[in-house]
Amino acid sequence: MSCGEGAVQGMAEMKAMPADAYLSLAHSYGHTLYGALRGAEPTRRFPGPQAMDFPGSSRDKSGDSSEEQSGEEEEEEEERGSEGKVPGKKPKERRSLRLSINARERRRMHDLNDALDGLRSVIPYAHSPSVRKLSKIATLLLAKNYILMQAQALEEMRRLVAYLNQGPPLAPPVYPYPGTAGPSAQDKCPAFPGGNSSLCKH
DNA sequence: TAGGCCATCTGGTCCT
DNA sequence: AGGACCAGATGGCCTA
Repeated sequence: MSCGEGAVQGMAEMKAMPADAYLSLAHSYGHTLYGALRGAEPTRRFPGPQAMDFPGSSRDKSGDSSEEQSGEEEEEEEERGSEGKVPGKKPKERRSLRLSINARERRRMHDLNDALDGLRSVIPYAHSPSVRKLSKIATLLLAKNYILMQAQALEEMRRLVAYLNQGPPLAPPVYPYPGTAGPSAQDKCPAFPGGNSSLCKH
């Protein structure tokens, strides 16, 4: 699948990044982010529980609706001896077992997506109705680098406090973000306080 | 039209 | 046995 390749490549690139490269996503995942920040959030099909509970949902058109599978297919399935994991069960029992497994899995994935939404909500990027939400992989990579950036900022703050308390012996703090002269330079883009305005093209 | 992203289904594996 | 987790497969939608 080509779907994962980009992610893997992105991951590899992210690993090689310095800790202050939170915003270097603009390079590794730039096109994704740019696309995300430019385009409006499309109305993604999200059948919700009715995908399983109500066979008429949009998802069912793809033909993979478990509920709509005809009795014929069930019989064929039985003849083929598929789903051999539960050989002692009648086709209908197997079917209903499968459906409940599918529903659980669907619920699990929805929970995962809810968690990702929660993560998105605390990552500083453009939260506006006209901005498409971050992809899953971009969310994770951005979150990781945001954490690293915050840790670095915290460390720098500690150094600053120590410097102010103890005087000259310590070297003056260095701002961790290349190209920024300090807090005053960080207001270029409110969505990305790191100062890299390349992600602020919205 | 190709590629990216996604939701869903499915079978396998591990754990309780 | 049943549930959770995972990865592969599939097909739909959207954008460049």
